[in-house]
Amino acid sequence: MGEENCWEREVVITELTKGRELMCQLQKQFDPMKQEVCQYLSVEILSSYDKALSLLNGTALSGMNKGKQISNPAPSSSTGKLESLHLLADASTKSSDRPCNSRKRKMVSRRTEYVHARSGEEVPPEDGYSWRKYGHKYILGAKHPREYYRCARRRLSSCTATKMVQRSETEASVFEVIYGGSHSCGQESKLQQNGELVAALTKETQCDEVGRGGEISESYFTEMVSTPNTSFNNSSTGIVNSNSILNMTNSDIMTTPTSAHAEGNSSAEDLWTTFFSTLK
DNA sequence: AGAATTTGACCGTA
DNA sequence: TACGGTCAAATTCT
Repeated sequence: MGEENCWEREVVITELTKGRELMCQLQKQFDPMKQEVCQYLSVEILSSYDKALSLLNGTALSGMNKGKQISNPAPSSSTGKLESLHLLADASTKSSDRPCNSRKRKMVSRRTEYVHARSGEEVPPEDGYSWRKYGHKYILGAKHPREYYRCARRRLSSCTATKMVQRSETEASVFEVIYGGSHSCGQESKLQQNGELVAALTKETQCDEVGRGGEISESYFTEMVSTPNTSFNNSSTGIVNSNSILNMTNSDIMTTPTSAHAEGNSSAEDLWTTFFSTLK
């Protein structure tokens, strides 16, 4: 457990560091002519924050509320993506003697995310993994059907990751995505991969530095942002993601005032410094 | 033809 | 016994 906390802490610090670097890049890129770059950076920043927050939530949960489901944060239109951790009852003690491929309802730890659909679209934003739909059901009392997905690499590597997607009752543009199991297939979220690319690039160009060295090629970002769905065709498995990655709108992701780039730079930096000093 | 999706049935849990 | 998660055959897509 302690080891796991240590690992989670490292991931949190990594994600927050990445978010900070990306925010610095965003400040530099903020220019009406560079909207796509800003959009891409915003998605990455939010992704980092979400991961960090979910880990923090999970840590808090394991410390004080283990075995109980914490209440979901209400879907908010002011956030592109809200996330909470659910640790449903650990049923390993109840049913460990059953065959793993039975139809028995699996009681694995679950994580719920609330995601905003791109305006006008009927699907939640891509999470970067390859999923295969295996079921679709109308749930009692729900207006919208629930869709069941499992990892597209399940056959190849016995990956147990699943997810259920259901449109929010209250906000049509919000989807509740419940993740179950974990990716044992080695598949890495494409969003995460993109983030790592950016992290690698930004490593060379520390955000405090000024000048050409601190800029990431705009054409590179444009390509990343505008890459069509098929670019995620997995050559080894032949799997093609059906949804678009990075398909959030500016209104979805630019949820915090961008005035920070104009007037709040120093206070934002101070905030980060304070935050990191508390973590380390 | 093979992959992906749909959909009705099955079955475990509450 | 109803509900909901999963299976698998049928259908559609590429």
